[in-house]
Amino acid sequence: MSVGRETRLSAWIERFAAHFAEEGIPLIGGRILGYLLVCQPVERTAAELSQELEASSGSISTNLKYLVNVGLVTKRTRRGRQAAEYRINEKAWTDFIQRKFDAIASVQTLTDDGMRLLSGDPERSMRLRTVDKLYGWLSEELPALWERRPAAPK
Amino acid sequence: MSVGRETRLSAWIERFAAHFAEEGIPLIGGRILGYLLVCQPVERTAAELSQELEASSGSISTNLKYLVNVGLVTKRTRRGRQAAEYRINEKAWTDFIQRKFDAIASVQTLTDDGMRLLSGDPERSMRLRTVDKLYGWLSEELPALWERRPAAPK
DNA sequence: GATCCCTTTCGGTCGACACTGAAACTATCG
DNA sequence: CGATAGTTTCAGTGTCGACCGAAAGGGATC
Repeated sequence: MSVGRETRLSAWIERFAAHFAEEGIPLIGGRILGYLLVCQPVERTAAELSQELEASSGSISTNLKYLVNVGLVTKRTRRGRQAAEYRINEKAWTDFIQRKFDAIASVQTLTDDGMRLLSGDPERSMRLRTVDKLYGWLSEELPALWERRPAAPK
Repeated sequence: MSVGRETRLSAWIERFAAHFAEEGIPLIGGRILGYLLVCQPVERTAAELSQELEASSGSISTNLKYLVNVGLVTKRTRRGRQAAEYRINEKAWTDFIQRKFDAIASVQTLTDDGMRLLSGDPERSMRLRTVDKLYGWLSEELPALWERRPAAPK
């Protein structure tokens, strides 16, 4: 007997969360992301997420705040509804990746400063130069690559 | 009265270590990296690093092991010398970055699996599709970009 | 204004991990 | 085969952060 689609989806959500946990996103935050990517209907309240993901209301609140803050999740309040509704903001995923690229490219300022401190000592700055060159190249190419990214569909 | 070059270099090392601490590398590991990038002479023993960075021998040992393991530092032993000498392996920095790229591209397999689970339900898979497309593009472009990376000198 | 429902805040617990320093281990030299 | 110099292992400590659940906070309806 085969397992149902929903069961497999929740296993998928767990894998999804595990991946982002390695990148420093709290497990529950990752679960929220994965869940909001595939749930039907697309909008959920904090209470529903708490029940569905078996996490405390506090954890859900903290993580939603974080996710809304970085833009990956959107909060919507409606008149006549006490509960706010949350949904994935899949278009913000590009910003999420861009921040990663920026983090990589930002090392270049660091290596650059180091090179300045060692100026006039070519012998000693050889090692740093190799690293600086690499990051210099990256901080040229990554933004250029990013320009060519495909437009998100409406 | 201006501060000496060595003083400014140790401040730089601290900034360097702080950056990589945000990426999950232990502070002492980052200090070792920064220090080995600019020290003169280029090779140091564990004992010297311990003294210079004011870290316990245990921490130095653990972190050197880790850094040697990921290839960023090279260990050299010599006959007639009881102390091993460590030096930066600046050429391995490319692998270090490539691992980051691989981590990003690997999400594509995840989103892909998710898409398969939702196959036959285009309505529901819309959100995931947007993310999947983005990672699909990245896992095409990042390796291609990497091919064009400048060769390390010597 | 009172009640209800949902969300956020907050104190507390738990586990993970960086770090330390001493003890065990290894290799070199006399 | 000591003696010595250096490195690694390991148990213990402290810190940090994720998570929980209860209490406080804030709207909405009556």
